[in-house]
Formats: sequence, C-alpha cells, structure tokens
Amino acid sequence: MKNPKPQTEQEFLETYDPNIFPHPSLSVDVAMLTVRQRSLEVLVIKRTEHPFKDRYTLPGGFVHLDETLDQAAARLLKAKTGLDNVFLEQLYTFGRLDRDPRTRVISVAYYALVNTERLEALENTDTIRLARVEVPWLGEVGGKVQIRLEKQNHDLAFDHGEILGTAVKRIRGKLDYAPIGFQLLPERFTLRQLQDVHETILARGVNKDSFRRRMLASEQLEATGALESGVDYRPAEFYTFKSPSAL
Amino acid sequence: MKNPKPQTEQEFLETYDPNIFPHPSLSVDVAMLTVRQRSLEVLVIKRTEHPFKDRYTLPGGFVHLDETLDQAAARLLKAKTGLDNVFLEQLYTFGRLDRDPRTRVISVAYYALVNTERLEALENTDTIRLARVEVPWLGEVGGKVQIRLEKQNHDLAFDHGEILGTAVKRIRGKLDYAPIGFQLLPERFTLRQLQDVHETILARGVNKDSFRRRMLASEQLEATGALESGVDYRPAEFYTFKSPSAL
DNA sequence: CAAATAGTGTCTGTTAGACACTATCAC
DNA sequence: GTGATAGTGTCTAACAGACACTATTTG
Repeated sequence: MKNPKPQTEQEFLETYDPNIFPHPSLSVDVAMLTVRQRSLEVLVIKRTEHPFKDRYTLPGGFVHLDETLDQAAARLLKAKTGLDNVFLEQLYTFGRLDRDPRTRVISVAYYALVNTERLEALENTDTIRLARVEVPWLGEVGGKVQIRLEKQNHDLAFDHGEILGTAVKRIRGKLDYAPIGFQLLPERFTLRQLQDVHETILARGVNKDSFRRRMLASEQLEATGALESGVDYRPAEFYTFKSPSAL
Repeated sequence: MKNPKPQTEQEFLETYDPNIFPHPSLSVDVAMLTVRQRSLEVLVIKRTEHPFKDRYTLPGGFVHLDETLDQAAARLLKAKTGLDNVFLEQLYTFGRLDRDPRTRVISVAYYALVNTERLEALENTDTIRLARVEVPWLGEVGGKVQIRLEKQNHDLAFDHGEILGTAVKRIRGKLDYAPIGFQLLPERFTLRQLQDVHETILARGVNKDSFRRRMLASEQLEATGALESGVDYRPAEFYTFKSPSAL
C-alpha cells in the first residue's frame, strides 16, 4: 500500500487529495450552552493555528470510523472540557462549500446544555472560555450570532456563528414543549430560577403567574418541601425534575 | 499518483479502503412524500443490486465535492424522478455504524413534499413507485415505519424505515405552525382538501369549524372567488396560498 | 323534493394574562 | 414595623370544540 495512513487530523488535511477521494469529510461541532447570571453563554475555544488563528470556534473534530455521530460529539466534548454525561442533541448539518477554507468539510452540529456549576472548574483556561451569546435583534434568530468577550463583540471562525444562531433558535422553540430548562439548573431549583432561565433564553419576560401554573400543571416538577435559605425575602420552595421514566 | 480516481460511485465502493482514508463517506437520502386519496405515500425505488437486492429504498446518493447538501438532495431527486423545484428540507443526519453493510456511510436525510398531480407522469416505472406509508400506532412515531405495496407491508432497506418515521414525525409537528400543507395540494384548493391533507398526515380527524377559523385567521390563504364545479353538493370556494413575500 | 357538503352563528370550557391579595423571610 | 419576593385567588379576553342552523349544489 503506497499511502501511509494519516495518524492525526493535521496529517490527514496535509495529504488529502480530492482527486483521489472526491468525497467531503465529516466533522462534528458542538454549541455547548449554559445560563449564568441571566445571560446565555457558550463555550468557545481560541484557535492557535492557521486558518482563523486567534479567532474563537466551537469545539469540534472529525468523526471516526468506529463511532456514531452522537458518540463523536460526546467524545469531543469530553476531550475538550472533561465533561461527561451532558445533555446533547443533534442540531443541523452544515454543508456550505467554503465553510472551511482548507478542504471540503461537512459538519454535523450538536448543541449541549449544562448547568453552570459543572463548568466552574474549567472556566477561563486561557484558550477555552465561556462567552456571552449576543443575539442581535429582539428575538430574530436563524442567522449569524456573535459572541461577547472583554466588552467586545466577536465573529466566530468558520460558519460557527451560524451554527450558534441555529442552536439558539432551536432551544427557544423547544422551551415551549420540552423540559430542557432543567438541564441548565442544579438538581434542586426554585420556580424563580427556572423562570429566569426561560427569560434568559427567550430574551424577554414571561408572565409569572401563567409560568407557574404551566410548570406545575406539566407534572414534570416535584416539590421537595425544602426551602431556600439565606435570602432576605420569603424563601421559595425547591423543586426537582421528575424524570419521564417515573411516569 | 498510484490510485486512479474512481469514476463512479460503484467503483469508489470497490476500491475504498478505510485504512487509507479513515473517514466515513457521506450520502443524502430523500423521503419524498405526497398525499393521494387520503393516504400518505412515499416515493421508493427497488434495488437491483446487492445488498438488499429487490428491496425498496428511498432515493439517495453520494454528496459531491462541488455541491452543497441542499443541492445534492435536489440533484438526486431530479435525477431519479425528473422533478424540479420541489419543497425540500433537511431532516436529520443518520450515522449508525452498521447502517450500510458495505462501508461506513453517514446519511443526511431530507424530506420533500410534492402534490400528487406532479407525480402522475412518473408513477409505476416498475422500479420507482409510490408506496403507502404505514404508521404503526395511532400517532406514535419516531421509530421505524413500514411501507405498503400490493396489499403487503415491507421494511425498507438500510435504515430508511427509520428515516421515513422521522420524516412523518417532523411534518406532523410542523403542520401546527408552518404552512406545509399547501405543498401537497395544487395551486387552487378548497378548505376541505386542505383539511383532508392535515387529517391524512396526522392520521386523525380535526375539528372542522376550528380548522376553518384557524386557517382563515392565519392570513396565509387568499380566496379566489372561483367555485368548485361538478360536485353533487354545494360547491366550495377555491383558495390559494398567499406567499410570505406578499405580506 | 332529498341528500350531501359548504359555510355561519353562538355557546361553553380551558387557558394565558392581569391584578389584587396574603405569606414569610431579613433587617 | 419596612422591603422584598413567594405563592394564591379571581376576573377577563382569546380560542378550541361542539352544536345548530342556513346555503347551494346534483339528481
């Protein structure tokens, strides 16, 4: 066999010749979102190499032959952040011709939801950071979205701004009918915290009374009986998410 | 250069060696749906070669280097059916390890919606056919779905039954908030026809009064003033779909 | 005329939003 | 006590479902 097997992704990109193998290669990118202090944040990584040197990207990498797409997304997230057992869902597959200037790469995008507590440990490793998601207009998404770091807006590298915009749009839509808000909170949380998460994601206020009624009527919350403490107002009750398997 | 460039997809599969190029290849599959006589139908193709010889599949093929995913889906649909300008939307990307027994192939699935009139011409070309979609339970989808041909249920080849199930689930969900029913009807249609389409897709009756009110309130329909003729009951008025650009 | 479906008017139950009110904490 | 938020009760407007009714065609 003439061609040696590329040992790294970098090697692969150097030896790749579209004339020999005229098919696109396949990567996975993950928009890992969290809510912290009423702001929606995303995990980004600073590139150290050309192209887009010193620009920020979403964590990602190539799909291996011996893993499914879900497994690839989980593997990459674990490799870049150390986090395991994260809520992860396929988002959309991006295939623009020029989305990677080196070669034709199609990317299966995922989004992940993690509560902030789990991210405290790894935050600000210089290259890996949490950036605020800057949704341009009052709710108009679908297009490109910027991130905010050090009081400045930045465009993400490649088409990752578009991926991020799609992720925000998706979770906004899902919030209505799927219990995804819980993924962004600790195990025990108050209704006010849950409402804050919804308001942050939707970037608008929601009606308090109606929100409480809907959540309690959904039968997905379980009252713990325990109360907040240390707050200088009436303490709220803690709830937990009742998993669907318990129904 | 030692290796000659494969000229066809068949050649590619014969010469492909995962040790030399350890990345999955990428195909597009399309679930083209239509509604005919109150039954939901899908376009299937009978395979003539191993594997799954004589079994039915969804139309599909490999993604070329010089086309986007949307373009690939449109090209394949045009190649297999002759149809152009079809409503086409990305569905989900399937990446099970064993979904193709020959080699690792990841498939970006699309669904298409076409009104039956446009399919009359090509129907029953022996290898290319319209098959009834057999949704197993009363609305429970997400899993595998079978097709019905010649009074018999068949499993689709590869994981195409799963793709079809995902497509049905998706359009059921979209029906509530997106004007996709129009894609399955001729340019002029009555409210009854539109309701039939909805009922067929949802596999359940919908409230007539409420359906009319919702559709008329949606501001997406335009009355033409023209009436049905040749029916032996009071003729209904024809409506057209008001395109969003006109708003 | 009867039969069949198109289309309208109205009532009712459910639910979101609004508002007023009470409850419970820190200070 | 005050100030702040948690949580409850009730009214109202909007809307889906149900039903009754009228309208218009064919035969």
